[in-house]
Amino acid sequence: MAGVSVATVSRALRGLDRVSPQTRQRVLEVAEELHYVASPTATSLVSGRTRVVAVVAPFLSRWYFATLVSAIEKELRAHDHHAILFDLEDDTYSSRLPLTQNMLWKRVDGVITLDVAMTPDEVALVDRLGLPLVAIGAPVPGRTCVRIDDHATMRTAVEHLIGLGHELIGYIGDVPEDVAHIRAPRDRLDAFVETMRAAGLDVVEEWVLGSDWTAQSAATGSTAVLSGEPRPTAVVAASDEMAIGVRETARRLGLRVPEDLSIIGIDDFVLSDVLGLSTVRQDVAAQGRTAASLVLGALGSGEPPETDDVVMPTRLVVRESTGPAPGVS
Amino acid sequence: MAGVSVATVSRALRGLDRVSPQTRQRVLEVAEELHYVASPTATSLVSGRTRVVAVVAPFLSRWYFATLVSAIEKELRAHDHHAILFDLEDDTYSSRLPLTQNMLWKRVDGVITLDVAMTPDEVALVDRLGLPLVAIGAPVPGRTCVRIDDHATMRTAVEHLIGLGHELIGYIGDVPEDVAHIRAPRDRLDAFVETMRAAGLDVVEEWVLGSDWTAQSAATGSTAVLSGEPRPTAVVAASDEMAIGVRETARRLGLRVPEDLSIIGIDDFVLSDVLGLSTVRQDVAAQGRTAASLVLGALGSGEPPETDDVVMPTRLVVRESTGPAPGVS
DNA sequence: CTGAAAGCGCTTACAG
DNA sequence: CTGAAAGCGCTTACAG
Repeated sequence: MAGVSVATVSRALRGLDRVSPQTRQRVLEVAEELHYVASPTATSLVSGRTRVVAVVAPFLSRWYFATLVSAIEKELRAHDHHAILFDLEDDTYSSRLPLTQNMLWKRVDGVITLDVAMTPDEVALVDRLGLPLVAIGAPVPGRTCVRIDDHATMRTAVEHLIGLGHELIGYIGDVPEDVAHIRAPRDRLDAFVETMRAAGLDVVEEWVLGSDWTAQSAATGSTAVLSGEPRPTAVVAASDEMAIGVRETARRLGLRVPEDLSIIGIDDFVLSDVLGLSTVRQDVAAQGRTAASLVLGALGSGEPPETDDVVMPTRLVVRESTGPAPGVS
Repeated sequence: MAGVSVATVSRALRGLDRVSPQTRQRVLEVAEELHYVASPTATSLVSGRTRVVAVVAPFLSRWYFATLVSAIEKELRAHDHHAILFDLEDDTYSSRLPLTQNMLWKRVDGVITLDVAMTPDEVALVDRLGLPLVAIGAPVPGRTCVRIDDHATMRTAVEHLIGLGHELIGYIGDVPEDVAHIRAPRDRLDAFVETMRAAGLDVVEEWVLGSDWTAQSAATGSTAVLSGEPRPTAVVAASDEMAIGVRETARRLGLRVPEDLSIIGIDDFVLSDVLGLSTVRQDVAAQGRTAASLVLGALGSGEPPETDDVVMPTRLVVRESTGPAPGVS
């Protein structure tokens, strides 16, 4: 319609040089009029690039993951890429769906994993396909990981309580061995234990509680300990959502927070601020953006992302749920 | 490698007939060995189908949207389709990014909108591209919408409070005119007003509060009303997240829930159960699945989805945040 | 039952 | 500066 060849149209539309201004102008006008947009599938077939990045997560509906996905999608789109989603949630909490070749092959240019512990087979698959991969949260062997320092973060939380005079401190967020695919909260539990010991405090085994990391399970799981005698004067939860569950149990049992029980979590969940929950804040969206730029960088340069982990800072946010231990002024 | 033509490979792998069992067997084995998977971009180019559905949302990180996305992704993947995400969130709450042709053209086979009020231009675009579209929440003119009956849902909530003897009832969840793109919560507010009037109760204008539908804004926004005199004995929130904000403000002001103040929301948000919040429950995941099957059905049949709305049921869930009005036994 | 050829809609050397 | 031709990796009639 513009009276030129398809090759010229291609060059004009993509802004390559070696096209006369008049021709370009004409092509642009006709394209506009016809609502012409080049077919991305045809473009992909010749370029070998899809401009799509796979975002792989064990859950999608939980706050942490949804926040990551949102941040990643925006960063990608700002650079003319798209996010395709893979929710690996399975019927049972202790297993997840595998990542397969036909999710990735010729479908995406790169992969971002959200706190998923990849199996060796999966890592081999991604390697074989030559896809750049950046992990968030749970590291993937040999790949760059954007994460927080779980150990230091937990230490900050525990030391805050110790600084307030607490000596009887419970913990919630232990996870059974078999759910290794979700996250390795070992670091957090280890840090709890170490920090307690370093301060000369006992870790009471019955006060270290398991949970599937939901508020619900934390509420149920903490009932026995909080209604027992003796009971902890403070609880540290490995996530804010669990902290909220514990806080609710405390309320039900008639324990005042923080007078009778101090509670601190990790994350700075959406509701933590309104609820006045003390926490150690991590910037989840920033982790998503960083991971997205790293894969974008790898796609641009052809080099895999630098292999060093990117460790993002966390910081203590003291709100109303923590206070001096009973008897300490 | 299997000693046959590419045409035969194509037929064998896709399970078409007119291939001898031996040949098929051989092709399958070699494919397995080579980790061969057909390139989806090449397949798309000839079929004109991408097996990808666009999921368009005004936010991604909020619970309602994340839950929908998760459900949609699973339903799509169960039928060998994929979800590509478009988060239309803009810098300001009262605007959003537009849907453009290059998000959709030859990139997706269908569209699911999550509570986005499409502009006429956007509807025209989707029409021009011939894409089946199913809306969730906010309807799109002329297209099937999966939703709840906002009016009846709100009526259920208000009548629950009235049944408990409440007469002084506040409302939170009004939205300024200019944020029309997010949701039309008009129905809910209208239903509130109508139900109150039908029961012969006054709607106190100062008790109808605006909010951006976050817990935070509800907590802040309800402070004045709850500390005023007279004050409502019950508040109905257009969403559970706002109800949680109100509940927190009540707690801070020393009002007991439900003795001094009853609170009910709508949704049955993840935390509502743990927090003991009365609500009118909607099944968000089911709406996502339904919308996904509708577009899948349209893609399979070539027919656009039936144009009647699918109205999903909601039901009252009474928990601890609502009780008899003060002075009523 | 199987293969050769055309074509899906682009981009990229290669000529001119 | 512009066009004709080849090719990306498949699928689909059409022969045989």
